[in-house]
Amino acid sequence: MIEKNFSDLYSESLNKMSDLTPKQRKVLAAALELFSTQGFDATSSSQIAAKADVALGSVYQHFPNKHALLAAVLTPLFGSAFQRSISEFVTNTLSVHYESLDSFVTSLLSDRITYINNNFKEIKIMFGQLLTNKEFLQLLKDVFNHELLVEATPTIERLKEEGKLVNLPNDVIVQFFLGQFAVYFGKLLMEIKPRSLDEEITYSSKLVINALKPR
Amino acid sequence: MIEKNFSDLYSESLNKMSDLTPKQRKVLAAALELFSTQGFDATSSSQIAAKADVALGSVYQHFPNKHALLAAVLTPLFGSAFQRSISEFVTNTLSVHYESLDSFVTSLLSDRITYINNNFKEIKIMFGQLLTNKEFLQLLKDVFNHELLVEATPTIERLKEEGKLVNLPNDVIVQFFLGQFAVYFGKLLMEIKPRSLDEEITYSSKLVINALKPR
Amino acid sequence: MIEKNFSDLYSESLNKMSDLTPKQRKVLAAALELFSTQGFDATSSSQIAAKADVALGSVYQHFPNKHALLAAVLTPLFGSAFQRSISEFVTNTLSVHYESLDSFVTSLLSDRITYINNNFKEIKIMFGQLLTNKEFLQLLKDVFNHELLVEATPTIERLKEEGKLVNLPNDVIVQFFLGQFAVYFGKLLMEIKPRSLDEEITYSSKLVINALKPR
Amino acid sequence: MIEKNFSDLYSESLNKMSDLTPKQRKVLAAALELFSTQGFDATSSSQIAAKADVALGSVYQHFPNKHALLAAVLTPLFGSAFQRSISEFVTNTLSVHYESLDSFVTSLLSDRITYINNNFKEIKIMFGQLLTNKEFLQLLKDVFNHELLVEATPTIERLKEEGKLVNLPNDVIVQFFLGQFAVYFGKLLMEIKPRSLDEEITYSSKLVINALKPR
DNA sequence: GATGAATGAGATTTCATTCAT
DNA sequence: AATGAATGAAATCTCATTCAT
Repeated sequence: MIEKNFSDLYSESLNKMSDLTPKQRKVLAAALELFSTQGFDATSSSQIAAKADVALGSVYQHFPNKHALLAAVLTPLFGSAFQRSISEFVTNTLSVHYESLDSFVTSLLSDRITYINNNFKEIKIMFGQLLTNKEFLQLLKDVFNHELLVEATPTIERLKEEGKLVNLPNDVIVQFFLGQFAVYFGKLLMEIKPRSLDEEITYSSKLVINALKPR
Repeated sequence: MIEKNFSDLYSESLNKMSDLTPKQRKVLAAALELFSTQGFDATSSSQIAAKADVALGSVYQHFPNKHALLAAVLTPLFGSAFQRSISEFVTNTLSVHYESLDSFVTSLLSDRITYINNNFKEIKIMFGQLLTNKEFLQLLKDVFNHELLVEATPTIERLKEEGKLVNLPNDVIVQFFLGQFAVYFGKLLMEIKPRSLDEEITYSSKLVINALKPR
Repeated sequence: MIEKNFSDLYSESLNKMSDLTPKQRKVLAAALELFSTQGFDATSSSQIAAKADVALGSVYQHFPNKHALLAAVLTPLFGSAFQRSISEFVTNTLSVHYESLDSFVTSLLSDRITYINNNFKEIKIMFGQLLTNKEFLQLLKDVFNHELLVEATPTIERLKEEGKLVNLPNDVIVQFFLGQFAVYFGKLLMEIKPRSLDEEITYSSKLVINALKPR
Repeated sequence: MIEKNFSDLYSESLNKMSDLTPKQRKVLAAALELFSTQGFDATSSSQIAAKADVALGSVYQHFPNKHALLAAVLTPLFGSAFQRSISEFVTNTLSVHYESLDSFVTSLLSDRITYINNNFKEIKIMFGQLLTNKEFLQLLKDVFNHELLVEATPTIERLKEEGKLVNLPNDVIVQFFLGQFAVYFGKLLMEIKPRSLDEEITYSSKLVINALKPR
């Protein structure tokens, strides 16, 4: 359970991210590595200190407790990378007037699969939290409803009107995309990656385009 | 980390499952509930004892340690339900000579989505383990490679030959299905379930059939 | 710590020794074995039950608790074997009018070394108790003072008067003998037994006779 | 049973002995006292903490577990005092060219009886372990064979050649000495100490010299 | 800021003993 | 008498967190 809510911890940690000493950066890196391989609960402060090659007390110098460290580790996910990149993506990529469904799907999959690739450890940690932490769940639901769905709706609607997109409920379509990301995440998790990133995107695009193209 | 390998624990627990006392069943039920809501690491033996309304020592009467309890809790998943049901499914459902892609897809989705529905707690626990436990990972990889892929291949090949299935690598097709299950699991996890099970299956089927039908 | 004093436990157990079922005998044998190899504290009731191939509850059927079991195991030492055999020994062997020091020493060493040989496990257990249990200590002190010393004194005095025994304090002489037994016990404990029992006695006798013969 | 072998624990603890905090020294002192009076198994971590006037967790701060604490407590025995003092003794005392058997025996007994006197608690603890711990047994056997026997042999042989020592096997002679130490240890254990240390040595010397002097 | 010894609450596990069958 | 599930007190050990240096 988290005592202080995650959002508060998160904004506090954002502020602190700027003035981190080299030791603190090593602590963060160690925490990221250990949380992602062992899980948050199974990782002890002393393990983090050892991996960071730092005294135990130093772990608590900038981060008041383990949950603050978790928040800091997930900051790139929710801060710079996740939320920001989503709205960036929505404006830069999603909102561009795609002529064809093909280019829309391919650029979307390409963008997100790259994102998953670059933030795999953080996503893994977040998933672990998602399973048991109601607050995280709500956070993600909000992102899904208010960011993803809302921002994606205009493009989806337009493509539907132009007859370029199958006529299914918007949330079904969005979730269908999420399913592709889940597949890719699952493959990274299972350490099955026989194909190149390009091939992954190509195959996935083919299936998605096929699925979404009206007959 | 797990000291004894899970497979051993699992087969031991299978034997014990048959002759469990009522108290031990209560322990198992409590563990299932708590592991699924709080996570394995975050659940203490005394919480389990309290929830099961049993003395602390009784938790350890039939299960030598917490990991054995985890194994016992996941027994229905790997035992009767998971592996058995998969091969049952493969023989009963998958291997039947489907005339059309439609019936193939619909019955498969219907079957697995029902399964996810009925075993949600267990799957959630297992998913949590999957993130940090190499052994579980290997277990699932084996199931994927030896059970799913191998058993599904003949049907997929036949449908391809008959021109009823898009010509993509078999593993890509299988993973595409898994993506649909991931979507459904994610919706349960997020507690988003605005539609009926039938509607879910209908929408999902439409997308999958569209995706897999050759043009 | 022992709640009830050992002497009481011991006399109670003596009574029970007569009407033991076969299972109880197996329990006693298992306890003897385990206490002597692992120590009393390090041996659990369930280990005893397992070794005796008996249900856990059966361990407590005749022996109200672990200490009673200890008392029962040591009964042959204090009961039939130890105290009785000592006074037997004293009357039969020690009190006989030995003509020479030689025959006195040899028969005494022979008798006691055989006794140590036959009761090694029990003696080992008793030693373990001796180190930490004041009551045992007192028991042995009493045996030493009242049995050994008192009973041995007449013979020792007589041999001294006859000029066959060195003129040292009686307790020093008795303790000197005990040192020989300690050596033999130590050799059994260390699992050094390159020589036959006869050789052991012969060498020991030579040294002792030499030591005790007046010059 | 000991998981890690004692020798490793011992060398690890030797390193740690140098930089111990005052609290840790109190822990060691408390452990020594309690192990020697109650036995290792019968002493709990919390008893040690209480006696050392230290928090329970502090017991485990420098000693990972109870066995490491046992090793640390016995360090003076095997380290500075035991092994070192034995070879010191052998070079300083034993190897000196004794003219007479008398001076040889007296200095040897005097040296070792003083040693037993000064390290009684530690020896008592070690003896307790000896009864049930194979590793300790081996350790002592090695000391007996490689240190004692080997180092004592030249002096014994010389005294034999010079006709100053009875012609019995070397190991028998060494063991005979050990028997005297056993007597003295036993007297300390039994809390029988009516005589002064000097008297003890005198009486013991008389017997030993008598025993070993050729006729 | 960095350190690491100290703390004590709490987690896991063990085990002697009881008791209903 | 025999069984073994159940109990709960207590043991060992862990670990987040504090704080003096």
